Amino acid sequence: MSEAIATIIKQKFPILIEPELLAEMEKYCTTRKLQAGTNFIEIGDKIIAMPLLISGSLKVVREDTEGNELLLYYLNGGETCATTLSCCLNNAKSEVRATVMEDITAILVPIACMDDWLKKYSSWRNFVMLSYRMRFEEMLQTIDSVAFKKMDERLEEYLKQRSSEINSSTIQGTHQEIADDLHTSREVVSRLLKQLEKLGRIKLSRNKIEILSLV
DNA sequence: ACATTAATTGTGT
DNA sequence: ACACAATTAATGT
Repeated sequence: MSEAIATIIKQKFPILIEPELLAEMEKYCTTRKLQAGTNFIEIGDKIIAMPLLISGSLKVVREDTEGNELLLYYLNGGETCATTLSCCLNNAKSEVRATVMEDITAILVPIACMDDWLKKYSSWRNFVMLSYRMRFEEMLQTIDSVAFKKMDERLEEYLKQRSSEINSSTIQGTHQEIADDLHTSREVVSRLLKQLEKLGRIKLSRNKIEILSLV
């Protein structure tokens, strides 16, 4: 039924190279599938494994005391969740919620393997560090954008980022969802999108935005 | 094919 | 931010 884990890893996480590592993954890791709309990780969950996302997408959010969601980032195939990684390394409970946006397949690395592999395999170390670094830099960008940019610029950045993440110029979803991600009102998003459409830079239709020429 | 309805999007205040 | 209009997609007949 299911393909060998090592084969999938080679395709989606080519950074992991030691044959011994792949053999151990084959032995200890499991695969997991979840369908859109379900929660992969809930706030407060005890982390027992670290997910390597093969396909599909996840939305990772934090929640404030009033229950408002704050978007941290989207996760796509070939990526892993840096926040969960950090939880794994100090045996903590999850700080975040991860909701499945598109049906996912993930490989689960048991938390018990983490320490061991960090010692034994340099490519695993590199992978972990790289995941951290990339996510950290992305978050710095987000902070910049929240602090210094107006909503129209933030929206453009958001669109660009989403499209490059999923490798497609078409973004699925409603204006309301975008507004939630950006913490603004749906009307503001609709109006700004309309402006961009008038400029010929995007094309709007229901539940769908096509990006034509964002710089 | 048509009518009905619900969800999404557009716009004026 | 709110209220309402217009449009679109989905569904039943």
